[in-house]
Amino acid sequence: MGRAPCCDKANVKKGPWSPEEDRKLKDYIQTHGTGGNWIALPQKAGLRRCGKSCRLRWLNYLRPNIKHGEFSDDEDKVICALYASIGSRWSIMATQLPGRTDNDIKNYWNTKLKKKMMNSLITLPELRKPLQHLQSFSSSTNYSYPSQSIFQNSNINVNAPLSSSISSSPSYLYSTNTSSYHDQTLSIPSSPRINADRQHPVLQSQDHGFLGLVSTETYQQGVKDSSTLVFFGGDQASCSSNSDGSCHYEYRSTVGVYDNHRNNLSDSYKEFGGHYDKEKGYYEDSSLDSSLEEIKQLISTSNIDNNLNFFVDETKVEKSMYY
DNA sequence: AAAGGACTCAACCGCAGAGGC
DNA sequence: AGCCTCTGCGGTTGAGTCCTT
Repeated sequence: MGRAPCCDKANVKKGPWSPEEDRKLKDYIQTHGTGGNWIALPQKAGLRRCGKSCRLRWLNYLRPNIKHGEFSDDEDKVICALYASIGSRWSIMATQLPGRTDNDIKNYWNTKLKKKMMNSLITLPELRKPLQHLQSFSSSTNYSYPSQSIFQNSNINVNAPLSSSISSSPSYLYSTNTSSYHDQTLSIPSSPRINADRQHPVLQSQDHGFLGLVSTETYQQGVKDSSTLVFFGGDQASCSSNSDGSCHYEYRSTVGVYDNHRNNLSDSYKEFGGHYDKEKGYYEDSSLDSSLEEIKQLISTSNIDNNLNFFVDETKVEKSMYY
């Protein structure tokens, strides 16, 4: 036997709310309050609606001080920072954005902000291609979420308990659990020569690429500046197959450092790129902005730990082909 | 101008947790 | 302790609108 329905579904109206229904609900709540019982409210208010529907309509649309319309750049930053830290905890985000509802934020993220982020953060192509790899990787690997660490120097207040695993809802960003790993060495993937078999904190996006952030388990270990996130990414790569069966694979990627103190993402971008060839393996393209050395320099001169250790697992690099 | 694809966002659904009995 | 009800949450849906061809 299933769960008892919350209301008599045969007798409740569904779908968009009419102005008349809005008026009834608003009038009732402003006069009587919710009474702590949403289930009983629609009947008292003279509405043929489910209590949950009334609650949602009130919270997301009718209650005072709801902010509609465009999100500001500041709001974008808060959402991105929170998403990086806590994932899809929309209700917590809503507490940090006065006038915004969890539903608003969720819709905004899913329809606009995520794409905006994805367009500015580019990805390592070889991490994009073996999708199944990463899906299984992300679902089988536990991470420690940072709690308040990356926000301790900001105005953002995140007090909610955090999940210790990412088993069900993929995040697009990962941040360092900095407080736990002081004075250890942070290892990050330094070049595109990274096999997807390697475990690292890169999660899959639905359609375009990945954002990779240095994370807590594999690359863990310590960032002295507790508010800095490191990421790497890549733009759309291209591949062409040769008649001999080899493939020519071009990539163009970035490494960046997000300075949470300054909310600064773009200053630290460096682009690098190159080719993959079955015979030659990966090799760098000197015409692009940055060499690997420059990227290392970029990160080492940022305000994160100077002891960053670039980790390239050469033993696994050449094992996989992506096309 | 029309068709169809893409996008937006309000609303719904089911689940988990809290709290009462 | 176990069951039940209610609330709150996050994922998903689909109607309406916008955009492109």
